[in-house]
Amino acid sequence: MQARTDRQIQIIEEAGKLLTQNGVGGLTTKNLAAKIGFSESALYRHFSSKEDIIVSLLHYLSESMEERFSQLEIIVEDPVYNLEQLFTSQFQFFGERKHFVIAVFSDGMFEQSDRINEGIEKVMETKKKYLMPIITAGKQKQVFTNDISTQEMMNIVMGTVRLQMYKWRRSGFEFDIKVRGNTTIHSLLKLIKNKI
Amino acid sequence: MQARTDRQIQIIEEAGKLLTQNGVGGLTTKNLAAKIGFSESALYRHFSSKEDIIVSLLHYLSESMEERFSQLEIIVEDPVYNLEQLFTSQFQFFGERKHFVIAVFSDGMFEQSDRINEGIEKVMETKKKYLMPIITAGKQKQVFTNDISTQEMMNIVMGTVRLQMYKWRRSGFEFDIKVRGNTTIHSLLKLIKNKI
DNA sequence: TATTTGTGAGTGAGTACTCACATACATATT
DNA sequence: AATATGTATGTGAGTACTCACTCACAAATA
Repeated sequence: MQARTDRQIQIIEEAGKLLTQNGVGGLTTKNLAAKIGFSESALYRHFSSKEDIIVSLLHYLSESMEERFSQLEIIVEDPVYNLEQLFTSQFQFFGERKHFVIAVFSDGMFEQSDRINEGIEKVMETKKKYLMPIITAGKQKQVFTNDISTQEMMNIVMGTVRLQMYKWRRSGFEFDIKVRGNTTIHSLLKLIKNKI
Repeated sequence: MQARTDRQIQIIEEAGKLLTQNGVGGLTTKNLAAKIGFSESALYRHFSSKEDIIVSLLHYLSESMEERFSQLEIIVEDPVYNLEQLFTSQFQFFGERKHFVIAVFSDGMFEQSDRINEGIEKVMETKKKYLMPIITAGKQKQVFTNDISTQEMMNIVMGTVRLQMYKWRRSGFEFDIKVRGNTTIHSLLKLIKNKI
């Protein structure tokens, strides 16, 4: 957790909104300053560069997710419950912070910067970090099928949810991600749960 | 199928390479002209605008995919075979044309242009058009499970493959997408196939 | 008073795109 | 066979504009 001023957080939030609303091309120093309501040069009192703003945005996102996930109550005996919890928490998070959804899909946009790519990587890693043990435990307890590897199951679960989020954004956040996401999670569970 | 000159196709191909190698920011008229080996202004002898180049790229991609898919031999009785065929064909296609992978993920990059967004939509629709009947038939024939809806199964299959492609690109095309993709498809099949 | 936070006017570099003009080549006319 | 015309394809120099970023200076705050 880095110390961030209120102003910095405000800038990060507005940067996220610009990204989500207008894509990469929409995130310019001019637009961002206008959104905050001050001059372009004022931006540089709070961040040293535009790259710095994006990197901070991504770190802020990872940290916020981490914070949420770490508060989840994990019941070792109930992998199904844990998985539901994890994704409910995630859908809740992005439901409240739609303007950060784009960051999850922003790979390839800022190809040139290693720091940005690492930031994106970190967001994915955070999610993986909490999902992995749930799936491993579920397979060990034979609640989830052992027909496919942990890695494959991770891909299927993450890929499916990712596509769902992607479609949500494409629709202009028209539907309720918590409802639709919940349905998706249950479909996934039907497939990965061991038949008795 | 639109008539396209050799030069136009060359420009489209190079545009795809620039996109995949350097991201959206890398696709400039200057870079593109340099790749072809002629002047920037020459670009405008073949396309009316940069937007036009991107739109054409996306249409070209849809058409090429459509062409491949339409040649697939569909055996109504064997949904498993059909699904394997479809994705083998897709992995083959992108394996040979890595530089078009980015286009599949380029949503949100060119937020501003409706024509570009429609182009992206069309690429996804093309895939959906061939996948849907296979899944529907599979469920009807009770080869695939009826525990979850067709829509959900589509999401799971497409989302998983999509993530696989995404990771492939992130890795810098390090692994063989045909091999890894094949494994993924078989994991998916294990999950969606009805247990007997 | 010292520090933080803001500003207006600027910078050079880069953007997509245009324009007058040049060249090559096929076809039509003399 | 020689000449004229049309068309496709290229160029170099320039357009107006936007980009991220800087800096000397001012106001607010501690």
